[in-house]
Amino acid sequence: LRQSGETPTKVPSHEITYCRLRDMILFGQLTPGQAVTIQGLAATLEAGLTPVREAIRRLTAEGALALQGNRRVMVPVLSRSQIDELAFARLTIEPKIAQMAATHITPADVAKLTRIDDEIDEAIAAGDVGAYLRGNFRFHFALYDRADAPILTALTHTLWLRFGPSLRVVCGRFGTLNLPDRHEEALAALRAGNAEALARAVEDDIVQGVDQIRLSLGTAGI
Amino acid sequence: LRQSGETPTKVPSHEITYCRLRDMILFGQLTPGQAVTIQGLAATLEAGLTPVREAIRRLTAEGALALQGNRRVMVPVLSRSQIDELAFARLTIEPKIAQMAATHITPADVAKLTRIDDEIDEAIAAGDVGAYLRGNFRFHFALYDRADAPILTALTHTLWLRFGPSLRVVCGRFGTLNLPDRHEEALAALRAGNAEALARAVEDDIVQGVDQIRLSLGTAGI
DNA sequence: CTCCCCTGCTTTTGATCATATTCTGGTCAA
DNA sequence: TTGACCAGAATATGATCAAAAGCAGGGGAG
Repeated sequence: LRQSGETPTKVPSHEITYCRLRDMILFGQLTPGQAVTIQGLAATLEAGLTPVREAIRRLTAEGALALQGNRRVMVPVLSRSQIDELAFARLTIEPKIAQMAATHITPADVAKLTRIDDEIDEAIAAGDVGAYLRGNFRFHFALYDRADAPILTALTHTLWLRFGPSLRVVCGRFGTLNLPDRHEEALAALRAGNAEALARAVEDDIVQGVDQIRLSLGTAGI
Repeated sequence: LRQSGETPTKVPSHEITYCRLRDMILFGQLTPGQAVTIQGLAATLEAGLTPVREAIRRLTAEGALALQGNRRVMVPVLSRSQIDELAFARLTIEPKIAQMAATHITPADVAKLTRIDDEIDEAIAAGDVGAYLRGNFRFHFALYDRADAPILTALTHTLWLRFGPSLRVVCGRFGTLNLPDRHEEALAALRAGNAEALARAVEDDIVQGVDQIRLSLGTAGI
């Protein structure tokens, strides 16, 4: 039932719930191995059980959550070999998308990306891990969206969803101060219209992120 | 409510519904562009509305279904560029998985794959398109499962889900008789323990499948 | 006079919720 | 230690509300 004062919601509740839960996984406080309950999320996100259930099914299909046999749901823990899988997939797909995007990019896009990069720098300076992760995400997908490659972009989305919680843990552990800003070379390549250089810049960015996780990971999963 | 005579189902209804709907998309009669309704599926699959809804959310997240803005659901229609995206993703990921699987494969696995390949040959001879697609799916994923690469395998799963309906249309249009059996060289590479040759065989198989769709597709989507 | 578009109603379908039922896991006592 | 019991959580259903699509009838233009 909708209260009379509420906004006439156009976007369905399960969609809102999905976005909020996804952001919790990507940038928020959900850590690998953490269990979530439908009723707990319904209380936290102020949604009904059905929308929460649907959001969980979507995120499970995307690999952001995992069912543990008995009908519990948790944020997956990445093993060493799974990190390698993710690294391989990201390194083969994302440079390709960036290359495709390079041909369609406009000066307005470059300006927008530059603005996002400035916000990232601010977040790093302020030591705000959440803002850094959010900006990093926006930077990459603002770029990828210009490739007009919905399928590859959706694939990349699921890769980030799998990667997010572990990256969050690593950044939260080591802080943002020693994070190099790898987006400058990408912006330079964009301004020069050099698709090859852009692909290499994205590749470097991924390698750096993956290495950071690999280093901070012992032999056990994160 | 469960009738007393029914089997004490251990696997939840939404899982069963998901599998059945997925098979309908991969091998069944759901064609690209076809609309599906929750209530219609609930009637067809003899399930409640909630399990059907959850299955739809999962398959939507996997790209096997798509929301058309107004809250209807349909099987997506692939554009030319989307087919290219799928081809790129499959060609970069699947040979890699096959290569990884090659190192773990056992003689028992080879025997199993040989048996599946025999069934595929029977399906081709009988002109049974559904059985051919089902066997082809089983062959590839029985192989990929040996790679112990759950993430890459899940990614490939979504790629097949996106590809399935179009492939089904093409095979249904042209029949199975002129389908070459590209699995023999894969089996030979497996018996020889040659990972490189296996990757090439898988690559050839994908190229052949994609080309078939590209040919049978004019300039419009399927 | 015929055809088309627009408007209103009817019907179908999706979204959400309350509730009943089943299952899991832990606890307590023998 | 082992068994039954219990609290909590997930599953599944049907009901209810809202929105979109389909349909029909009337008015206007040619």
